[in-house]
Amino acid sequence: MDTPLSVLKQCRLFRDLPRETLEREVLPRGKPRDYEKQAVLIAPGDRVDWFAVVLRGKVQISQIFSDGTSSLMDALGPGYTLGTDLVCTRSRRSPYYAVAAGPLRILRFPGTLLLEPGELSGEAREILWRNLLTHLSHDSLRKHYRLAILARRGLRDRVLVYLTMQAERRGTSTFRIPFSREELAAFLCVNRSALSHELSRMEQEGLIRFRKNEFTLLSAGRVRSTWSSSEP
Amino acid sequence: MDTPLSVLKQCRLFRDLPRETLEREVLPRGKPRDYEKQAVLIAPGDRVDWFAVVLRGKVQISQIFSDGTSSLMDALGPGYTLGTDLVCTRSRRSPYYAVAAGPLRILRFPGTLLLEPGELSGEAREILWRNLLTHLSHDSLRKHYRLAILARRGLRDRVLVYLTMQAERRGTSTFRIPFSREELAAFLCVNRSALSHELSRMEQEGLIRFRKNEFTLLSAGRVRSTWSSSEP
DNA sequence: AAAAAGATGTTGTTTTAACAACCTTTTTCT
DNA sequence: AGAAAAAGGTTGTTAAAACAACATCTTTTT
Repeated sequence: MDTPLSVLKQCRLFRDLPRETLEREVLPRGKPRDYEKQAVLIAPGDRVDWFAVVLRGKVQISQIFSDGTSSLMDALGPGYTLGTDLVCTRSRRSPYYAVAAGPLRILRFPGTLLLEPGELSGEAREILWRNLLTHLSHDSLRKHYRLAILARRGLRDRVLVYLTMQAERRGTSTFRIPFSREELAAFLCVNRSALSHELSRMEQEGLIRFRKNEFTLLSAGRVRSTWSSSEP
Repeated sequence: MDTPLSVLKQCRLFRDLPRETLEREVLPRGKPRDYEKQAVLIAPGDRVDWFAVVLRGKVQISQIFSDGTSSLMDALGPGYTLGTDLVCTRSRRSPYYAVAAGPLRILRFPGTLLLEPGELSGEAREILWRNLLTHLSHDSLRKHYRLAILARRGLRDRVLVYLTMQAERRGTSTFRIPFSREELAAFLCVNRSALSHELSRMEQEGLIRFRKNEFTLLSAGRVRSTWSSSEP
């Protein structure tokens, strides 16, 4: 079920495009590319004139600082798009790294497909245009959510905001998160062992339950309702 | 020099639109609105189907948490636009507050002006479309920068990243920041007095100089070059 | 100009989370 | 299956930042 076409149909960016357009005007312009674990797709300073859809594997967006520390900004699985933000800024250099988290396969398109309206037939263009808008603004909201997490001072608060967010997103209070402990720590910008410690304490206090990366939120009452989403 | 038209011409969203279009098709659709200090323009949960350009004053974007603490996300001065991200997500509820930081005047447009392509004549539509794309992606990058700040663990690091960023943006090592100490502390998500303390120490160590909100960066050598921008 | 309000800087104390070191469990590889 | 490696949890120590309380300087108001 993970043929390029089926992934594209799932993909927010190409949503509502008639299958015909997808097959005839979009797919042919995408070049599949494979990367090994740790391969660098985008480095800070790069000018990026392409975007891509993840077909298989995972891409990590991260920031690396002068002192060698780094921070995980995002993780993009199959169906997610990569580089659309950079293409749309036009000749702005990337502030981040994009690295393959493991064996990776993407479908890579020329940036002009988004920017040059002449490239697609009239109606498809309108649809793609709208999709791109919602896509970018959703991306912006995702960042807003992450900001809301990092804005919290306490470690426990960060964890709680994150888990609540996830629970709301999925619609269940039991869910698996897409991060290992180390990755979660990087995402929340906290120390890994401190995170483990805090999680244990929260379990003891009856706030949450967890095994590996499956979490259950037990604080039934106090769910905040500003979070909600429907990513692919 | 701050007539509505002159502000619109400065505004990234309407850049490159012929003055004629601006005067005949855009301006008439904008309704001026005035707000008093502390007035709430957008509250969390609101559905927003309009956007606006700030004509005079300042709008603060902030997040308020269940425990009463809040965090300043952004500050929008004259020429900045407000609500475009929310309009483009379409019927997604706002996750943030937008509050007048003082006496405020904005020009408010219906959201359809962005979303319904029929509303403008052909060429103007293309231009507006491109502007909107770059606008949204720049917004996304702005958030990315803020994330890069909050991802830093130490207080000094945050200050340094912020100041370096500003210096790069303006192109000088001496510049005024748009925040009071308290606002800056809120923006960096740190304690105000701790911030003051750190700033003093940094001045003693010869890293920076400052008076009120005019800062000079003295660490000549090590400027990172991933930051750059050109907001209005 | 005096008074009040507001913003900024200073100091000492307390809380918090980073860090290091180590142990246990799970996964991967041959 | 057994060894090796990776991931996750635990503990105590240390460093950093929050916090509170106060002092000083600025701006606004009357």
